[in-house]
Amino acid sequence: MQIIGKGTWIDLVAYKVIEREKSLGRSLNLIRVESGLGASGIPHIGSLADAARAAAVKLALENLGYKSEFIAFSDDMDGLRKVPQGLPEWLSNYLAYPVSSIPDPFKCHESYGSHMSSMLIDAMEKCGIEFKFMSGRDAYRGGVYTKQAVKILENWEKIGQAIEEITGQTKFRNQLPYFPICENCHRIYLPKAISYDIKTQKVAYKCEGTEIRKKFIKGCGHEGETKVDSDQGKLAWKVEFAARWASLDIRYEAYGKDIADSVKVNDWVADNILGFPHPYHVRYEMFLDKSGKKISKSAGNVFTPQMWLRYGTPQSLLLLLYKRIVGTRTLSIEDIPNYMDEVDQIEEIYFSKKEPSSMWEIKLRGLYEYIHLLKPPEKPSKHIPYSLLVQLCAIAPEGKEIEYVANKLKQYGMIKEADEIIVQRIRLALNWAKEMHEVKREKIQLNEKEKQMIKELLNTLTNDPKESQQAIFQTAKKYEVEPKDFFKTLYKILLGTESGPRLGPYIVDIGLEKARAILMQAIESS
RNA sequence: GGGCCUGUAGCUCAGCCAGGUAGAGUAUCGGGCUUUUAACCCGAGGGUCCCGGGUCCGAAUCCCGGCAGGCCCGCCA
Repeated sequence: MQIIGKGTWIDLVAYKVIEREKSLGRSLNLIRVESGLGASGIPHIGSLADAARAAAVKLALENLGYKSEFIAFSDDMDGLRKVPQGLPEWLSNYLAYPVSSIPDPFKCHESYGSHMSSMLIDAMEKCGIEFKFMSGRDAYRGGVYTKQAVKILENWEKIGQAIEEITGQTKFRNQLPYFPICENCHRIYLPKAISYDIKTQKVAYKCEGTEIRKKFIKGCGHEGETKVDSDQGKLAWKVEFAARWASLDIRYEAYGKDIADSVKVNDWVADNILGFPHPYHVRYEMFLDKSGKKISKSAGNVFTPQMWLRYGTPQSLLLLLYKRIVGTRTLSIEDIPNYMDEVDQIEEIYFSKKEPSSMWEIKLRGLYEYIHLLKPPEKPSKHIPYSLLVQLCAIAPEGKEIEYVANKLKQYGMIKEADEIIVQRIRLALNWAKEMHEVKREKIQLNEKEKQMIKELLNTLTNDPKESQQAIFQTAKKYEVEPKDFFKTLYKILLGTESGPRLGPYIVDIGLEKARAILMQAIESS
């Protein structure tokens, strides 16, 4: 069998793009791919998926021998339609304002939209994804779309009819597919675009108001005109992609099923009005939140790339996004440890000397290269199960967690020295242990005998790990209690678990005084 | 009304998009290591791959028809 590129779905998509371009007879000198960056809310994993996958297709195209470019396009002309959960209430005063003209609630960027795009860009950069950034506002201001916008507005009646045929939406039968920004109240969507003057290239509008998310927002009543080559208005989504594709010569763009209808219309417009064969598409399913447990607290149910990167490596995140594109992905923060371990598994396969024996192995090796953006490391790293790291971090004495865990790993013979990669892994696991690994520390009821035993133990514990371990055994024997049970009691007090590390060394690790204090308190409070 | 996804071990799921011996984690049971554990290592049991048809030398995988659950769109963008 002929294997395409690295054998993954990404390569298959790239191959299909190329084949399609060949059959269209278009130039293959530069194959441009695009992804939109939402700028109206906090970017979630799905937003990153769109961008990261487009970036991967670009790499696949290059790998197959073609020049390619990936454009990350910020939709910052969109109006704010809803104040996202967790953001300040005053933003509701800016409903229907273009996100690029709303102040940044976090006060670190020039606008709300720019802040949101930056969060996604930050995630992309952390993953090592390269891209060329473009802003919608800049594109309109610079007249990038003018030629296409003019064609669209000249044909608005034909397009309105097509929109009705394709989607059933009749709105654009009596309204231009263009949203001016009201020069009086500075809001978008509210002004209704009434007519287009071919000679002056101006759109006449009246700020009537519109329904956004089931609520009618009243316009200011202003009547005015907007020039299409300005940034004082934008094309409606139903036609804007088409203008963008034709203007920027985009050959591939994926889309989520939520905007499937818009894409259908845009394809029609590109093909039939603009004379630009629409880009090749892949439709993907949404990412669904599974639990939202911890997530909801901080940022209102949004699962952001930044959250993932708090506990997992960029490679684990890219693995999630690149593993497959078909099917709904339900995802939960709880999946991170699995993906961390899976990266190690495929790394092993990648570095295995054996010839790959199946398509399956070829795919996994390819996948490994993609999660490193086709620049895989030269040597494998040490593989330590994430759960082990978490376990160790959970019991590590506060303040010296990293040394403690690194030392344990050395004792276990898993590493010789803790290098940068190991330390970084420990940091991630430590975040997990502290924030996700909930330890239910029940209040412990100690009986008189147990109290007596612990009191006695307090006097025999020393700074020597072996002696302390011995002391626990001797105390148990003296009181004719199974050592196992006594250990259990001590674990509950010290760690909130029924089991844990060898106690003698652990007591020395956390400090004899501190251990004594915790045990004392347990006696007193029960 | 239109479109899409999912259904695989007790549980959570991978494998399906490029057909080639049914997989992992977890739970259960047994063994090893550890001066109690945990962790780790070895092993075992556990399957109508939702149902029915079709294509094929060969189907969990591709096609058609059901059943069940879920998601998206329906005059916002």
